[in-house]
Amino acid sequence: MGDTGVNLAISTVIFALRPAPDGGAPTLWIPLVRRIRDPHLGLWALPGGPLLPEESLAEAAAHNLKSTTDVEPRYLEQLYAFGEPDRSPGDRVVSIVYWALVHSGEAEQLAEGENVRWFVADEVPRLAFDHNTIIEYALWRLRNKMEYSRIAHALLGETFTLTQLREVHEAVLGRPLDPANFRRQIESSGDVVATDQVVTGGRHRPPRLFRYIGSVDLGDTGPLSG
Amino acid sequence: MGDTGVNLAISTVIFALRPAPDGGAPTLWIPLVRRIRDPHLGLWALPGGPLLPEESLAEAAAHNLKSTTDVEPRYLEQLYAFGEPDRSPGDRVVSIVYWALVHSGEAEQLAEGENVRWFVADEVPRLAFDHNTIIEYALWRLRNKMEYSRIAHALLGETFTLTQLREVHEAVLGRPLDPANFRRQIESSGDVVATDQVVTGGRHRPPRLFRYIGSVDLGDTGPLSG
DNA sequence: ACAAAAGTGTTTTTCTTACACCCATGT
DNA sequence: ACATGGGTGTAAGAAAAACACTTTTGT
Repeated sequence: MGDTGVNLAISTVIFALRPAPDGGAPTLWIPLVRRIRDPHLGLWALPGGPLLPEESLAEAAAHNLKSTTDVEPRYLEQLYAFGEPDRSPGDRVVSIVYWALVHSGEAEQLAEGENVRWFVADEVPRLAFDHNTIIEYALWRLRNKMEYSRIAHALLGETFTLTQLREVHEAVLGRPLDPANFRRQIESSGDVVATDQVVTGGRHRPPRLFRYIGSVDLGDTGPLSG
Repeated sequence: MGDTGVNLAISTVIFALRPAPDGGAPTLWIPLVRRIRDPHLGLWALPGGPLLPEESLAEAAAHNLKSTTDVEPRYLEQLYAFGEPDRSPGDRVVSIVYWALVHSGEAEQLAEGENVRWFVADEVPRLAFDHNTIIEYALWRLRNKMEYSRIAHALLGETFTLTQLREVHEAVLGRPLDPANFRRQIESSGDVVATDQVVTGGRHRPPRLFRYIGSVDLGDTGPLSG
């Protein structure tokens, strides 16, 4: 038992918001790690690792995310199980892939080096295995989910202005949104509540800070614990 | 290599449309198989099996679906990977679960017996493992997907009347739909085209037959082959 | 005073829903 | 003729989009 000739691995696509390369508007970034063994030695790849016997799939994703890139996820959701027979040369690997959102703050903690580096989400180089496909799919899922759920929260701090929230949506969706209509949609959703604080310092009317209502859940638990 | 102490299995939730138990309107049914070994000997469970080294995940799902219940899927999509450490007593099993739609005709071919039986989708008994949770999630996904994709097709024959198509939607969603508005939505979607045939025999105006436009793809290939 | 972003109001358009009504067939 | 479901028309209501306008700050 236990040996079916198939290896099981867990990988994670991690998203964070950081300034664009030219210092401009916030953009989506992804950390990748360099392969230090064959196959695909030297190529960039998604962080990942094995599934330990005592941990759940989501725990495994959180662990290896922490150990390889040292960030804590604010949101974590299963993406897909990839298992084409030829996706890893000379070996049979089924990868259960998660995707995660981390805080802008966390994103800074990740020490870049020879073997870990941030990439703009839709400008990644050729990656090991089928990881380009996986990232494309994760991006599609993120953009989709952004339109009907409150995950944008996970990319921001505890409080935020509605302009910041809109910029997150714009960065993820890749298109500008009408500030007036966006404001109304968010306010009427009831997901968000105004604090009594404003942000001064900008050379214009100080924007109000908002916070999300309800529990700050770690992520989509999927079919479990409905 | 290959032995991580974790077993990998593939299971499938199969949906078909059949008359309600009282002979009434079409309803969703699911075939289940009886456990013939421990754990959970004697309980009903989802059909499933191991992943063979040469086959893809979807192929594995299609194979064991064919071998255990002898039906061919018209639609096949990955549902979720279930991997809680305690979901199988005394063993560590990760199940990659697919869901499938089969033709009403196919559904008849399945010979029921001591070890295979059809159940009304939302009236299944207590099942082995976490299979009740899995079926609930599959139902949720099916109902969701029905609202924005053309999967209803897979439960019908090549041609169909708009009333038949509406009845599929009603059976899956569990609520009545306005025939007039449903017709307009479908017709304006462009997914469907009228044939030059009508169905005679009913004691009323003969309804026109329609057919889906475009390729009758086997299913959602997921992230692959965008 | 002026620029710039925050925030409000109003109109237009588009999609959904409800429901009245006519059509074609078998009995 | 009439019952029955097929099929069309239309108007009310809700939601989304477009855009003009007012407010409050820093310089």
